[in-house]
Amino acid sequence: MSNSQINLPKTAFSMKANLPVREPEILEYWQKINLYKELRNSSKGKEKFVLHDGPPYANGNIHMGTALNKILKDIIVKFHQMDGKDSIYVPGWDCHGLPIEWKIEEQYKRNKKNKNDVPIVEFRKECRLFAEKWIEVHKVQFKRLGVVGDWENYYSTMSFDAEAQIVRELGKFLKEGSLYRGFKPVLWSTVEKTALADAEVEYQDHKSDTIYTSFPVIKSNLNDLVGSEIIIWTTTPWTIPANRALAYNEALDYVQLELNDDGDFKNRKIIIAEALLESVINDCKIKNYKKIKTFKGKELKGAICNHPFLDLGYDYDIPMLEARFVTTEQGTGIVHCAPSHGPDDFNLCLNNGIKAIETVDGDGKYTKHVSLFEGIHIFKANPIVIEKLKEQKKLLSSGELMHSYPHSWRSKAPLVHRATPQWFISMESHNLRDKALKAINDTNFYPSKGKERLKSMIETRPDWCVSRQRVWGVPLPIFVNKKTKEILVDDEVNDNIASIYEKEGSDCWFSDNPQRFLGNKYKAEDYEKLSDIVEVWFDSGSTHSFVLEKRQDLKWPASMYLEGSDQHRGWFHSSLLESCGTRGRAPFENILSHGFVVDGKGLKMSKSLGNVIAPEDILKKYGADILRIWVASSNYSEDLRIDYSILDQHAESYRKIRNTFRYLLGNIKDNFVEIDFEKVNLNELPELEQIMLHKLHSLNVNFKKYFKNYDFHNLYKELLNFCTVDLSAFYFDIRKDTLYCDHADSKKRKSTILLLNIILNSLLKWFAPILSFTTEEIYRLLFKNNKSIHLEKFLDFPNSFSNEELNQKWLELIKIRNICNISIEEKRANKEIGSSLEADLNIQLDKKLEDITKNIDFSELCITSKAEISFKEKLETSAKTTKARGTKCTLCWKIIENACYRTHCPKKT
RNA sequence: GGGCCGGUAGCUCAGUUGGUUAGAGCACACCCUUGAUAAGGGUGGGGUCGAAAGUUCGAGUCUUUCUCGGCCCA
Repeated sequence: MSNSQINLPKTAFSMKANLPVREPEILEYWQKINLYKELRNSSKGKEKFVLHDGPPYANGNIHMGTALNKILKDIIVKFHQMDGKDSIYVPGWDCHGLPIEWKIEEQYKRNKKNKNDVPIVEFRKECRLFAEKWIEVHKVQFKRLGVVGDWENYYSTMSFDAEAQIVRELGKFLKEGSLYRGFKPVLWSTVEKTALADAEVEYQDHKSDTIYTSFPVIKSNLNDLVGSEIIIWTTTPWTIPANRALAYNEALDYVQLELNDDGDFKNRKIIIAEALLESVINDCKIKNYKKIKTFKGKELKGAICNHPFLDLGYDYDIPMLEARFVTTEQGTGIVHCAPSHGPDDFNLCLNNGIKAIETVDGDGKYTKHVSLFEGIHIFKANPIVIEKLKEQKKLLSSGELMHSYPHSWRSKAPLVHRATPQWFISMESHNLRDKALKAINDTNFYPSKGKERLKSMIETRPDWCVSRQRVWGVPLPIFVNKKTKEILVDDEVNDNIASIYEKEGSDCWFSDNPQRFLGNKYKAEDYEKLSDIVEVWFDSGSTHSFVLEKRQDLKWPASMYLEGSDQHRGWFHSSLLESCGTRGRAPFENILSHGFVVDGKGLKMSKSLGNVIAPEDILKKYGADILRIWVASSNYSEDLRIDYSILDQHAESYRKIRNTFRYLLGNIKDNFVEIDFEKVNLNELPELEQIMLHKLHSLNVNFKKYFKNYDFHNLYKELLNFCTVDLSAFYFDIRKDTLYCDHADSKKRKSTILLLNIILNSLLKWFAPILSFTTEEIYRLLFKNNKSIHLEKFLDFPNSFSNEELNQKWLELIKIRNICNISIEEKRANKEIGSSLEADLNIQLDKKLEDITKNIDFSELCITSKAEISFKEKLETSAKTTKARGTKCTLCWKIIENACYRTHCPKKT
């Protein structure tokens, strides 16, 4: 019997996907038709959905995290587009900053070139070229993922208009008065007279002077402590004159001792951590002492001490502050804090209202703020400090220590933490903190836990330091009056600087005569021009102003910001502060944050573990659609696991989906007919088709619900289950008989074809945002005149498709079907039958089920040759299978005793 | 070290305000099919819900401690 008499599926849609080859062809096609432009034209005037791109740093190849981020953005943008919006995505890049500067310096190092011999402007040009190069690389890599956006008109933080706008934004803070000059310790080389970044620091052994010195307690909740002395240990005696506080840890136990050795400390009481008692005793060579009492660290709360140099004029209070960074590794368990000379000290003091001041100048000499020591170089000060402490009878012990200490990689000189002039945006002066907290409340967070995370950071963060002592960035547009030390605040000057940058970029700040920026109103010789640059978080925090606000095609605020959860402290944070400071509200309506990509075991990817997977490897082996499935199917609110076995499984699912499409296409012979849902006459359809319409309708309800919550992993799972459970193993399997064997004119077959068209259309659209390439491949096969699946909208299913009563009935029928399958399987295991078509079913049902099974052919439902039902009262459903009697119809393969019912069946003739 | 978040079958995920024997798909095993064929169908096995203790008539779900992992901070 030839197959010519039956209708077998036929399609040009191949089973093998070959995505690594096919996808680049589709990319070329999108390029050719200019898909982005087509999208914009097709949705002109529609409500806008603007997903504002958090700019990746233009440096190095993309990794899994970046790929995840971009694909997730693309999926969301495509969903909104197909949902009927004008959904716009403009990619951008973050370009300024130390990592690029450092890369260029590395090149210099390799070529034995000295950075200091190169003019700043020249150096900055190299940084710019470097960033430009990586933007181009990223562009290709992002496009390959299937991400659709305005790649031709991307934004960057180093474009001239961006640099100009950043100046204008700073001008707003300057004018308002919330931008102020303060001091903050940075790693400083007194030889090069410059700040150093962490990356420029080399750790080498260094011999330091060490001292144990004492701070008399003058106030304490524990009365017994007053009159005792807090002992601290330090390797930088020269910072003692800058001491403003002492730090303790409330979790530690402390001990009060009375010393009885002869000498300065005879009969004096000291306080140290109990855990360090032995080490202090040894170090200070204490022989006779008495333990008076021990107490908890929290008892030190609120205590006040005197400075050891009290009698030399250091007559301010030294508060004791609680700090977690205090440990029992070394020292005494109480740490001396000089806010001008250590980051921990600085932060702790800042949080307690003690600001850093300029205690040491750029050359390393004490300033006038340090009485007794003004003009002395800090590296020569240790012996003097030790001498004075001894003189004041505050020196318990002194010595030397070899330890690892930071040095400049260039000059090899030892470094110090030195409070330098910095520019801050106040969190309080103009209620920035309150504004930001309110803005957080007005924002939706996906997942919701992001809200608390951002909120708690804003609640506790100190003022925002926006200055950096580097060269690759937007120069801080500030002039300070040489005589009055007042900051020049004048819109005209600020506008002038901005418009100059707009035309030629900000390099000129470093090369041109300052008079050019000041205009005619002020004299350059009266002002000091700052040489700091703006910290890069201010750059990226301002993107909303030069992208969303400036571009006609976008809108402000953005509909959504979407980044990794680390950006709660990064871009979400800086954008929020910048925008609240300048515009009083957040630049976003929604925030979506995703977790980090980890390996199959949940460990972070690292070279040393050898568990790194690059997007490039996945694209080569599987293709972008598989990677997109991985994104869609993973729960982004937690960390996302990936390894090759996980990808293999998604590739399997992809095959299932692809074959579902292939079955649909094959049976309609690649001839798609658009069905007008309103005109479908439900009553004329068999119940099986009606129930499938109901399933489509209810799936669409869930689809919309999931999409609304950006709950893609459940959405994808539901789509996949529909393909496997409802289509492949149910509808398709049952309807094979009709599709292959019924006459083309038969009503039943036509109904099936109608359904296949509807299902195909539905699946294409549901899957399009995720399987961007595969759905396009199918779309182009079906439509010669339409341009792209991505220009389509989601379908609307009429409520008439929904039929809950029928659904309930069919849930029962499927239960019966499952019982039949078990019965068939028993006979199959016995080798009595093979194919289900060899089975004859005898189904016994409770009488209550008579109604719902009245018009049901169980031989069709269970794909057997015969099925009979009998009813009894109070009966549990059961089925008995026997081997069907008769001969196999050569056409429909059913085993039938008399003749096949099909009119064209050869047995009939 | 601190703050926050998380740990349910081999994998990706469900699991409502505490309430029957913890579910789905995939993977796996076995069988069938050879008219979706490097496809398709059926059946089945598989879980101390990270660990322990507690609250409760009852805990995957609430509390505490521990452990492992991630992010941020130090």
